[in-house]
Amino acid sequence: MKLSGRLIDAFLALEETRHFGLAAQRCHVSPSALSQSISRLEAQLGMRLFDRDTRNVFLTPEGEMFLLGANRIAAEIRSTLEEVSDRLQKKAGRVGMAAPPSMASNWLPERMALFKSRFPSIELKLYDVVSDQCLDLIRQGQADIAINAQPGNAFEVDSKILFNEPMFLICHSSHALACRSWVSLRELKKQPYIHTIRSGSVWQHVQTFLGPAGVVDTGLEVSQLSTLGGLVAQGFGLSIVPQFALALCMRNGVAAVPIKDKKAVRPIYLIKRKNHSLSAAAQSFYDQLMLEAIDSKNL
Amino acid sequence: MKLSGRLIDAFLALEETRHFGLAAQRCHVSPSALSQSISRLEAQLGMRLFDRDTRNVFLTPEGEMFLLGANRIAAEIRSTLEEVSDRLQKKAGRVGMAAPPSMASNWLPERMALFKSRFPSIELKLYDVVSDQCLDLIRQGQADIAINAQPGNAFEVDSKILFNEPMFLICHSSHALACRSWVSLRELKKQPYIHTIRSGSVWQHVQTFLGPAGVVDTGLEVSQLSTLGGLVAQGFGLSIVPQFALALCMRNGVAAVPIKDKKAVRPIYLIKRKNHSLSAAAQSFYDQLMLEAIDSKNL
DNA sequence: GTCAATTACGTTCTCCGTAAGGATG
DNA sequence: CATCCTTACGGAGAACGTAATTGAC
Repeated sequence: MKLSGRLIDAFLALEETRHFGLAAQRCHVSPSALSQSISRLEAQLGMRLFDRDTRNVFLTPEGEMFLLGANRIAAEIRSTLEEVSDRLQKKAGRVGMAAPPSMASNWLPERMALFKSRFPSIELKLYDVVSDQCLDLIRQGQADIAINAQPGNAFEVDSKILFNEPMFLICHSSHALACRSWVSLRELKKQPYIHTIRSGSVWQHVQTFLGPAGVVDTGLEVSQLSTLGGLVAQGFGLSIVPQFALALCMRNGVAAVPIKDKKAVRPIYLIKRKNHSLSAAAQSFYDQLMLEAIDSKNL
Repeated sequence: MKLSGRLIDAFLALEETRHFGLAAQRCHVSPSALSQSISRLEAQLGMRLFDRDTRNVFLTPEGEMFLLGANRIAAEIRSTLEEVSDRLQKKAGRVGMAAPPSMASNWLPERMALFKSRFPSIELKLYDVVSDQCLDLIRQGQADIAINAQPGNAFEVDSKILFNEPMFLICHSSHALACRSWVSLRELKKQPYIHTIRSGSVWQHVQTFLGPAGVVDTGLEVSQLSTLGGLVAQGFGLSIVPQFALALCMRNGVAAVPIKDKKAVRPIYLIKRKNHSLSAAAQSFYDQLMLEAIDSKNL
């Protein structure tokens, strides 16, 4: 037993107009087609829905009962189709983003604001979690897209480089390098270095180019960038942090200097779940970010 | 944009099984057909609902959203189809009956009880109103069927004779005719007669055969049969009432005697609205009553 | 290499429109 | 007799199945 939306529409049109000609017009079919549709509907339900002759059309008691159900069905179809339409027109939707605190506090909000101005009705959700958790949220499907310095497992997630984030030296403002407009890695030789934790994304990238610099290990290893700022301000040593993490450790007594070295960058990835489509809303945000990345490369 | 029940079913089947082969089996179609159905659905909605390759099938974010709507639609279709089915199997429904007090109190309840035993779930509604109102309720569609001594306007209602109700003489129990097993109309000559109101159905039928009897008018004209009983019991005179009205005026001091005369009957009609189908439930009760009428004629 | 989804293609069936038929007022 | 619902019939398009193709593991 099959109930198509067409038949429901035909029924409701005839119920409202009580006239085959008008109802057919409303359904954009011929009176004959509408008559056949009503007949089919009645045959499938096994009951007569309309009492009709050439002059009058009105519902049978069964028709009145069916009217209630038909209205409910039509209402659900309408509302579902509207939801679909809203999604397509990006009037509705939700984008779940995951990003480490550095990107979540400095870089991402500007892009979110732009997106929000383009699609005001789309809900934006931001998970500011540490690097590894960003990837977990993507794998679990809780976040649609992630911004991360680690690309993650290529079998599980899909990562594209957005840009290379330059690294900065931070040191006490009274330090000899503090007033320089840039420093090279070699200039850090024998300087007391404060490490970030080995499990953090910063440590992993800094390792790739810090070796030749020949810094001195202070034995300090912090997990929070704000702690790093505090230690540097008190003269415990210096450290290297990515550009967008600067704001988290800057304070009175701390100076930041760009590091001039091709290796002193870390790639920032735009990440989504592999083999999973993004929602229309998430895809839009994804496209916006990728477009910006391409544009900036061309400049 | 058309959403057929078939497509909803295909979507839900695939969502539950997450396997084209199994879902196709559940829908009684080939895997190919199901694949095409899903593709059509996606094309019509303008969004991809499933991420799939040859090994995995799962919902996209849009698919999850659509799932909610699809479930609502499917639920409404199911419940509506169940209501239809219940009606067809006479597990549900309602019969509105109109009958004058005499039929509503004596004859009809037995038939209602039989019907109720056959279809316990059908709701029976009885309007015990005077003859004219019975016809009004039918015309207005408030009652499905009526039992009435008047057939009503043949252009508005459809009346069929159920049976002929015999008329009875009622007189004081000390009256000479009281102990007879039957009386003829001629024996009422010069007897003091108490009339029922001229607008009532009883009066109208009694008039058709009372003329030749030559009764004496007492000047009394009552509207309630119980009043008639009271007057007869007090010896004010005698009267003629239909069989099923007897119970309403019988009491101590009142005797009833059948009248032996072909004309001393009144037809009882089974009435429904003209050009209007009865509900399945009402039709069943209608059929039951008509069948009984035909059976009793054949005996 | 195997299993599963998809595509290609021919068939069947549904659905619609035109036109004739029939009922009602 | 005029209106309007219905039936008859033919054609267009949808939907399905079989079989070949593609893709993933």
